[in-house]
Order: sequence, then structure tokens, then C-alpha cells
Amino acid sequence: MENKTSKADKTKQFIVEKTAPIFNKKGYSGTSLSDMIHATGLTKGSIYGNFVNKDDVALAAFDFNLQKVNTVIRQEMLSCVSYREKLLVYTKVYENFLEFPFPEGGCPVMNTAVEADDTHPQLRKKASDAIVSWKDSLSKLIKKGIAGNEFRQDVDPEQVSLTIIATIEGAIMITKLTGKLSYRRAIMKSVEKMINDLV
Amino acid sequence: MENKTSKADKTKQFIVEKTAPIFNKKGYSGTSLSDMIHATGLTKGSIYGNFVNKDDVALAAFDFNLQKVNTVIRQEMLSCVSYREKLLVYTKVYENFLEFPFPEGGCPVMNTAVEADDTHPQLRKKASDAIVSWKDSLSKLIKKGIAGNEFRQDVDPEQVSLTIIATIEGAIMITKLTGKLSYRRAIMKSVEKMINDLV
DNA sequence: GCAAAAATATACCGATTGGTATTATTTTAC
DNA sequence: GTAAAATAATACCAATCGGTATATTTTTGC
Repeated sequence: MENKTSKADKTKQFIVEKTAPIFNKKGYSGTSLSDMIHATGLTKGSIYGNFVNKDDVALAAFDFNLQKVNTVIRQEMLSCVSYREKLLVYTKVYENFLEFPFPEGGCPVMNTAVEADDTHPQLRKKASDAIVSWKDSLSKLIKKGIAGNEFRQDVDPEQVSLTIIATIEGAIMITKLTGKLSYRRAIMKSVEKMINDLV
Repeated sequence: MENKTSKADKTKQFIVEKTAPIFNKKGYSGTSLSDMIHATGLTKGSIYGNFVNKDDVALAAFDFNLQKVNTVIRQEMLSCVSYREKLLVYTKVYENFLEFPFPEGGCPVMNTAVEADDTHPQLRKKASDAIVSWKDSLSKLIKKGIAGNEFRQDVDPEQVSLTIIATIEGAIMITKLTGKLSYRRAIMKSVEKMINDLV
């Protein structure tokens, strides 16, 4: 009874699924309404019957892409016992994201961040919240690792979390740009070393 | 005689100077011809008399923004004696870029990379070349530092260079996105530690 | 200072943009 | 099964997009 998946709800979901990869690749201003029509096979009237405007779809698409990443991360962490292993999940997922159900076009947070920081407050807010949430999540893991004597007592959880995220995001950018997988390998090795040095 | 700065050359330069910050903030597809007209105070005819199309201006604008960054870096390195100090110039400049003549809108390489990697081969090529060039430049410094016994013999110049660049670019992204200067501070501290650990 | 040439401005172009009002078609509730 | 309500498709809109052809102004060489 609670489960009222109406036709419109399904269409809405369908539109998001189909347009999310486009927004992630071409960006907000690079994605046109006709792109969305082409990707969904629907018409303008149908799309605008389910969303108030392009912004509305873009924001939903970001949520969809972000959730896809977070689901993979969460899933992979389940099988980890030590906090060191849990931290390494980030590097593992981002290094081999092709093997996971990862959003087409790379990391949605970075893609959105770079386009929206100067232009789109709503999207920027979403990306910003995602980064802070990642940072807090990593930070919490590190704190637990310290409390459980797995990590050194002098480790700064906030600093390490932010550095890991920054380095991984930088690695993605460089690798997608240059196409050099060896670059990613090299950078990820550094991140792994950073994490291993916490013990 | 060689110095033939014709009127057109100056106008061309003028157009690039005025539009470069816009391209760096709003991106290629986010910047419209009318944006360019507004920024320069010129007319469409004048712009298209000096450039063949929007692409042409965008590519020149990227070169301009990149040169601005490289000039600052080169300038700051002049006063450094040790290779450790030279490496720290990158962190110094990127951490306090507001105090330098830095392109409006942040790092042009990252901005261009993220937008163009899936959409604009020419811009992508330029950004990619810039990254490789930075990597080579850092690598060379590290190699000299190793040869001169300033850095440890077991340091991997390529890996360290790439990691420094990735982390700094990540830091810029995170800081621009969240507005938290303390985040940048924390990450840059990690980069500095990385560099100091080379000795 | 005066033509010729170069550079800039004006006027125009078709295509596409995001968006809306209206019509036609499905779903849904009974 | 049928009528009402919800959803989707069609047709239309002004505004803007990137770009061009032409007219006007400015610079240049002599």
C-alpha cells in the first residue's frame, strides 16, 4: 500500500537513469534538452510532465550518480575486517572503477564540482555535501582505527581523510585526461603507502 | 621591424585577455558568444575578424591561462636554491594563488580537463600536454635532487611528481567547492610532508 | 593628405535553445 | 467496462545560439 510506484514514478526514474550518464559526461550546460529526448526516447512533454525544468533533472541525475558510487563503496567495505582494509576500498574502487557499476564519465562529484563551483549554486551544494560526507566517513574510520590501536595515536584523521580524497580525485582527473593507466597506478601506490603508514 | 604589433594583433590579444577568465569559470560550452561580446565590449564582427570561431578563442584562452600559471611558478622558483624549495613552490603558489597573478576561476588545467575529456579533443589535448609537461618538469627537479644527494636514492621521481600534482589539483577542487580554506591547509601540509620526506 | 587595405560594426541568417499550452492517449478507480 | 484522472505526445513560442555577408570606419603606406 505504501508501495505506490505509479507510472509517473517509474518514468521519472527512467529519465534519471538514462540522462545521468550524459550529465556526467557533458556537464550541465553541455547537456541539452534534445540530448535528453534522444537518450530517453521520450518527448519533451513527457519529460516536463515529470520534472519542472532541466535543473530538476540535473539535480536528480547527480543524486543518482553519487548513489551509484556510494553503493559500490559500501558494498566493498562489507568484506573488510581491518580499518586499513576499509580505507583501501576507496583506492581499490577508484583504481578499477571499470569493473564496478560506476557512473559513466567518471567521478560525478569532481565533474559537478568543477563545472558548478562558479556557476550553479544548487549543484555546487550537492557536490560540496558529498565531499564533506566522504571526509567525515573516512575520518570516522580512521578514528575507530586509532581507538582500536590499529593506527598510530598521532594520526590526524581529518588531514589524512582530506589528503586521500584529494589525491584520488586528482588521480582520476589525470588518468581520464591523459589516458595513461600507469599514471593512476603510480598515484594509487602513493595513496596505499599513505594508508599503510598509518599503522 | 620584426616587431609588427598590428592593430589586429593587439585586438586579438585583448579578446583573449578579456575572455580567458570567462572560459576558465564557465567552461567552453558554458561560455556564449554574447558573453564574449559583453566582456570585450567589441562586436561579433570584430571577434570573428580575428578568430575563425569560438573554438579558436577558447584554445587561445587556455594557452593564456596556462601561461599565467607557468609564469608565476617559474618566477617563484628563481629565488629557490635547494630542489626541496623548488618543489615547494608548487604548494606555495597553489595554496596562496590569490596573492599571485593567477587565472580567475582556478586551475585552468583541471577546469579544462574535466569538461573536455569526454567532449572536446583539442582542448583535452592541450590540458593533457600541460599535465605531462608539469610531471616532466617536477620529475627533472627530483632527479637533479637525487643526483646531487639532496634526495634519497630510492625516490621514484615519476611517482612522486604525479602524486604531488594529483594531490594539489584535488586540493584546489575541494577548496573551491567547499570554500573551506582549512581543508586546503590540511592537504597542503600533507604535500609538504611528502616533499620533506624526500630528503 | 589621400587611396588602398585592414579592421570593426551592422544587419542578417537558419538552427537550436529551454519552456509552455494544448491535444491525445493511457492508467486508474469504481 | 466506463468515466475521471493522470500521463504522454504534439504543436507552438520567444530568445538565444554560433556564424556570415555586407557596410562602415580606421589604420596604413606613400
